[in-house]
Amino acid sequence: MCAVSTSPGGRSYHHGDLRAALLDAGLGLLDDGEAFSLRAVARRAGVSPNAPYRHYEDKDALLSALAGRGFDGLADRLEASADLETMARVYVAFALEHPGLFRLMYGRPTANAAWARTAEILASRVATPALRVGAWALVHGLAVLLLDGKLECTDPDALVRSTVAAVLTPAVRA
Amino acid sequence: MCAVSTSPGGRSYHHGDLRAALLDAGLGLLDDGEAFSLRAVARRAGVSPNAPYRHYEDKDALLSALAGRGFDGLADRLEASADLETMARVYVAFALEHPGLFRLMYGRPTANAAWARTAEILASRVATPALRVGAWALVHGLAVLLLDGKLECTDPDALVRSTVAAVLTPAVRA
DNA sequence: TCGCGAATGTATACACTGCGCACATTAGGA
DNA sequence: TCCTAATGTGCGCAGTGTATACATTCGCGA
Repeated sequence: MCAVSTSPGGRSYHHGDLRAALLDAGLGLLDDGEAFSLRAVARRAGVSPNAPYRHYEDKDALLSALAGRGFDGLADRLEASADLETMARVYVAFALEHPGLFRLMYGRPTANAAWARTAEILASRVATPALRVGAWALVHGLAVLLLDGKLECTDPDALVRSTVAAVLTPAVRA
Repeated sequence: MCAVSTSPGGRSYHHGDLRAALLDAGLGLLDDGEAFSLRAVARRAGVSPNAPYRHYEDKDALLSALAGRGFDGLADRLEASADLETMARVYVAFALEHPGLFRLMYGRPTANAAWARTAEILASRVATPALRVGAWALVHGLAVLLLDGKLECTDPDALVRSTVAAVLTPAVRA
């Protein structure tokens, strides 16, 4: 009782911007490799287990929002890349920096705007359709295999460079 | 009471070969796209929720066994493939036929024998290390992107062929 | 044939999850 | 100032993984 409503320091009944806080908390869980549960997200945000439902229909909706945010971040980085090799390195680096998020992004049937933007950027840098698919598959495959620990590798960045040089560059030139 | 123990028709207290039945049930769940839970596996095998623990340490152990079986099947098919293009098509076809199993196989930190065999077969068909990684990443990327619905595609097999032709063939020749 | 120990399944129980429903608290406009 | 909608909380249910105690049955030696 007597919780000060307008005070900035003390926790008041209403959070203020729980929607954003939930996204941050969710991202935190993913990046820390902890088990992702709605309750854990709520705990991180310092709120009751059911509070998230005021902002997201269900767990899946929160996950989709997180995936969207992830694609946005990835698209930003890709857009700032000068050439194909840089894009490849940035793509893989993103995956390795945010394994949980990256897996989430691709592990669900999403058709949101951020995803479309990412695909568009990827497509805009390669001429022919077959090469488009090939370049993307190559880089995505590298990222996924590295994430899953299927490639013994001490220097992922170097691996990306050499693979791109061995496979992608000759193909583009052909 | 009075359950006939040796009768083949009537269910007896002991299952007979629950270990194998659990694998089959698990594979069935994965292939049918149903939610995978130990209890669901037990239900499919017509056995109590905790019976599986007599044969597998925990859920993870069952999943690992299933993944191992999956890699065995994949390795068999790859081994029977004559050339690189065929291997690529077989790899992707396997993934599309058994989405749940394929995701399981790669979605866990496994180091079992079946996996090693698969990797060896993959490696044995390509000369240089960079090409090895590249070929595998390309094909794996195709499989994963197709599974995740990130490639609009009516004929996956044709997509694999054209991508291999556009990317892999020039690289091998170079 | 008997009987006993080991193997195998079952029953019960607990903590945790996603989520539906009723309720409490609060903010902001009339 | 009061009323209403927005936002959080509490409680409850079904389903999950798993530990523990118990029941049933098989196989083997006497």
